[in-house]
Amino acid sequence: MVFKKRLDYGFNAFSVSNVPRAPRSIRKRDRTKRVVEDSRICAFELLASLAGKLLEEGGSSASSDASAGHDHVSVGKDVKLETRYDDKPLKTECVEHISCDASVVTSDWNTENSDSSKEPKHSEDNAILEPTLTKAPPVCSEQINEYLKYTIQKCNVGYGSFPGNLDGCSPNSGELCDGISENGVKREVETNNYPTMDPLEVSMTFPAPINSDRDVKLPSRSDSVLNASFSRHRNDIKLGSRDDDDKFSRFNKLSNRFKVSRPATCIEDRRIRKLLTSKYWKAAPKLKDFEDSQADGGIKALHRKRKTYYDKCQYDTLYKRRKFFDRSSIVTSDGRIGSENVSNSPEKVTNENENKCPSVAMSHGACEIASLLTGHQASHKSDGSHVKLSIKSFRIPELYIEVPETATVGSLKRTVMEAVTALLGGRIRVGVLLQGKKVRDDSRTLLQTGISSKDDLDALGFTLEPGPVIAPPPICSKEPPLKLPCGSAPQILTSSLVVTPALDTGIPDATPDPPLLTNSAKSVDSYYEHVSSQTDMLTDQNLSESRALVPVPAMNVEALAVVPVNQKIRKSELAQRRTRRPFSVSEVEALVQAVEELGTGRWRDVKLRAFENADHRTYVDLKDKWKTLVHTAKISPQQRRGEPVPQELLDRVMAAHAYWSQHQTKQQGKHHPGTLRITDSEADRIGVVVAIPTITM
DNA sequence: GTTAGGG
DNA sequence: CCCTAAC
Repeated sequence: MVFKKRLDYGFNAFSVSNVPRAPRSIRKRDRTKRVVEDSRICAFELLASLAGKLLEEGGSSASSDASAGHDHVSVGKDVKLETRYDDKPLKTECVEHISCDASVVTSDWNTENSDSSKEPKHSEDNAILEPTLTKAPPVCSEQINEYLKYTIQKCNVGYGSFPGNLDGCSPNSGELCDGISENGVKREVETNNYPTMDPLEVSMTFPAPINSDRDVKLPSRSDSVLNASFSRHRNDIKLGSRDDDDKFSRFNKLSNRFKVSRPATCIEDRRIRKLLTSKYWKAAPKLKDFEDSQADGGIKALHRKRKTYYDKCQYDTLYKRRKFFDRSSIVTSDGRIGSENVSNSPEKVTNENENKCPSVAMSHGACEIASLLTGHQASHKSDGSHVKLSIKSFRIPELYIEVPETATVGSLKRTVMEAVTALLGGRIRVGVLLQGKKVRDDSRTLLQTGISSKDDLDALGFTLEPGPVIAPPPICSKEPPLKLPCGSAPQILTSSLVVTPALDTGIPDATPDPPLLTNSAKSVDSYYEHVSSQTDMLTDQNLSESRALVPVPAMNVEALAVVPVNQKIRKSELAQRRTRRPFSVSEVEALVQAVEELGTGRWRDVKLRAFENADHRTYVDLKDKWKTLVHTAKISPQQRRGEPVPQELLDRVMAAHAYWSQHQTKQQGKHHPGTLRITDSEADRIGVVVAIPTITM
């Protein structure tokens, strides 16, 4: 049972569009993969069975089958991953904890506590639902922890083949406790003392880690991240199996390597193809590829200076995200999730709480998040009639990650980071689930909504959803950056997205290894990039020209801050995309004139002749413009967009196109402008080899 | 570095 | 506009 829950909680909430997916073939191969897919459904059962086995076995984690029927995960590999990732302990943990916690918690509850009410939903949802928040489970016994661990492992295996770290899991148990009681929360906080934790992280961490006991090892951040993602994602993420280089490379290319396992297979495939296509992959198939890919994925920065790919990725990501969300929402309703933990003190909830969200100035969504955070604080401090919530985790969409065994830990970290980043990259908003149903009316008070300190907050869950496009505030460059000191965390956190923190923790850690990115400093950059990328996206969508102006949601910013490293690369690359500068009629005329004279195979000459002073018009641009002009001339005026091009020019375009199509560009000498005429060109076509001279008249 | 095309 | 393959 427990296990299942875990799965559910996994970050389903995020729909990371980016979840990279390994090629299907690969997936099949990897047991983890298999597990993931199949196991989702059965995950709970499997988990339960596994848990039972584990209990019986006592500790060997190794081969528990995550999915009874489906797959079994080979713990070994997964484990390996975990260990590898361990590099960074603390932060990752947070993430992991979160993810793990959530699931774990739930499971725990269910099983031990037998809270059918809360858990059931999860279990069904299992995999996916977004249990954004885990409730605080009442029990946090060591046993549970063990269970959790097992489950986690199993889950991981099954699902993503993640190796979930036991630790991470264990934390969960702690989380459960936390979630359950305020004390628990406190604990988390205390436990969270991890050195690095950012406020956000801390908040995230809450749930899990702490515990006791667990001491355990803090999984390296990266690990945690991975685990978290895995667990959350239902295991979409597949770590470890490294299959073919090619495949890897593909993944990388996928841009994101992340895939949302469910939803977007098709899309993902496409992406993957593209990614795969990229040179990079070809060049460095294996580990290198992987890394590169990550880099690429992040942005392809390395290879492509431009962000094109990056953008695409993001778009994809967004797209995917949306899908996830959609799903998740659905799921939610069904199963629900909830994971929020609520430790609620019995007080009444009122709008006030919402209002409290202090600082949230951002978007509405942001506010919600903040409130959540505040909830934590509140729980600690407690207020009279406030609903105290402790959010252990947010669900995020599944992240599907495949990494070759030969991949380096650093690459894995990067990959995870990218996935997370991708998720965060988009605008995120928090969704509130009550009894598995989305609470859409933001104006209602908590009491009105049925959320009161007296009530069972178990039914309350939070999800991260793709936010509507909000008018983003102008990018503030560096402000957001980031990371808050642990102590201050709460307040700061409030302002920042909850999710982010978790991500941050995970990400940064993950990234470090890779040479590509470095640290915090970069984080800022990455942040920027991120923003820019987003902006680009926005611009593209909106057709706005200037990127610089592109606003970025505060949330994003924060999130970005969190995600630093990979992003950086992206940004640089992304940022590069040139702003769109539609050709003016005069430019079109100059182009037409030049082409009439020079033909269509001498773009450099065209450039020199007609656009020598237009630095922003490259010969490639001119070639492309000609291409579009020809197309425009062929379509009906109704189908044309943008500034209308005089028909006269279009006629000339057609004439020149026809003419030059019949003649090799070579010969042309110079034509006097205007000399070329349709009739002439047509006449030429007929077969007569008309030399330029003829045209010239 | 250019061209030519696909995306 | 971007990205690539071919030259």
